[in-house]
Amino acid sequence: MARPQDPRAKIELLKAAEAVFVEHGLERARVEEITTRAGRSKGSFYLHFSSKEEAFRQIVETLVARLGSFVDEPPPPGPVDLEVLLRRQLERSIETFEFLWMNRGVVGLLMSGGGSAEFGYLIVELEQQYRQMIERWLRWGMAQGIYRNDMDADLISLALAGAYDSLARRVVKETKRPDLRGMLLEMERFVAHAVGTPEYIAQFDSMVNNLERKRNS
Amino acid sequence: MARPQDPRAKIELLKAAEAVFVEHGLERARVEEITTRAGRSKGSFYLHFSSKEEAFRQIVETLVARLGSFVDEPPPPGPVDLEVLLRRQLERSIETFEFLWMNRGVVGLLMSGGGSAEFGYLIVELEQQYRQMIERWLRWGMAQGIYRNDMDADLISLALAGAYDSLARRVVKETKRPDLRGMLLEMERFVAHAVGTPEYIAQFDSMVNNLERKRNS
DNA sequence: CGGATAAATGACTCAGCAGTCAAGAATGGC
DNA sequence: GCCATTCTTGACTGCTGAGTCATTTATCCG
Repeated sequence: MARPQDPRAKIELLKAAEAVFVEHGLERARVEEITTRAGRSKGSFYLHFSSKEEAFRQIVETLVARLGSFVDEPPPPGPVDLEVLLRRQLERSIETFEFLWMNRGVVGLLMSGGGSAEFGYLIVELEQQYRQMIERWLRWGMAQGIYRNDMDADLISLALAGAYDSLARRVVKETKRPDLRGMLLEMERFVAHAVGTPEYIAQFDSMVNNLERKRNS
Repeated sequence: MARPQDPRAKIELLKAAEAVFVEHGLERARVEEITTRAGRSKGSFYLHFSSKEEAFRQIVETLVARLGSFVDEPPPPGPVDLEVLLRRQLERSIETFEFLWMNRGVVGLLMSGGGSAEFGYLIVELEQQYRQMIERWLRWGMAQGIYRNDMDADLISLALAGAYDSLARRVVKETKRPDLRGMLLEMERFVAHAVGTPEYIAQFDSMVNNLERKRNS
């Protein structure tokens, strides 16, 4: 063997590719611009990816897979400490949005369809995953008696998923890191009122007070 | 003058263009496919549009303008008949979704970003318009004392707009016309619980009962 | 009917760009 | 130092498809 390949090559190409894809979208992105930005020749691109689309797929699939790992299932039915649960949910949603924020370039691209119809299914499936997770939480809360029982869980889960979706869209367009915790706490409040029984809503408010008291000490 | 131009030409081209754009998106759509479907020559396209993009713009701008006409402002502050208002809002939202349904091809295309970044701003602006309308309704309801006063109107309007947005996305993908009235009534219920005071929620439920009683007679 | 005028056609031009590959550069082993 | 080997390069090929325009076709009018 001779001339070992530059180990930074692929990483640098992926980084440059991400930037160019975010800037122009998949179709308009030119391979030559990617390689130029990575300080390499055009041919080097094809040493690591069989096509422009494959590079895109690698970037996007990695991201989507990691986003999928943020779904959080409801506990089995039965008595639970709601305050612990609320804190966990809030933290989990903050983590998720922090991740979205850190990857706002590609996420924004995907959310605005920059990845051509060929890859649109990835977001659609992801959104569906989140919607289904929300639906399971709803059914869980209805069974627990803390959520209203007269809801169409399918439709309401769609509405809630859409609410978070639009928040994600906004966050991802921001130039300065927004107050994610503040936003997401307000969203929890919104959800609690939208789907909770009057008793749960009262409990929710006191739990939030507790949470904030502990936090400020 | 001689040889008057075929008056159906432009209309047929637009119809064909719409179909091809919906099928492939703006970038992947081929002018020749459009003209073939319209049963005309490639050159005829350029007698009516200066470019592929212009045809797309005509289709999309018309649609977006008409969608913009569905925004409905809250009344001036003061006493109102909430039941009349509720009925009006429900009917207006049904009209809107009926329109989305009828134009589901292009709407779906736009919502999934098929119109390239160049035209994405049209949807973004439209969504913003709807969000702002919702925000004005929220502030109106808060001033009227029928909505909770502890809400971040900006954030909650974003959430509600997102909820309707995701419903629109679903409707537009459907193959059979869904029960729009049923869905939208459930959405009204969702909104009432999410943002209403306990008193308003109670009133809302009785108004809905009235509405449904009258409807079934 | 036949000349004038304007619409319609589709073969052609040309630019852009993905992907290739022969030539050249770098490295390891001896 | 020199050869074998593998990596790297970028000029080149080929294709796709937008937009053009000389030619053909249809209509009007005297």
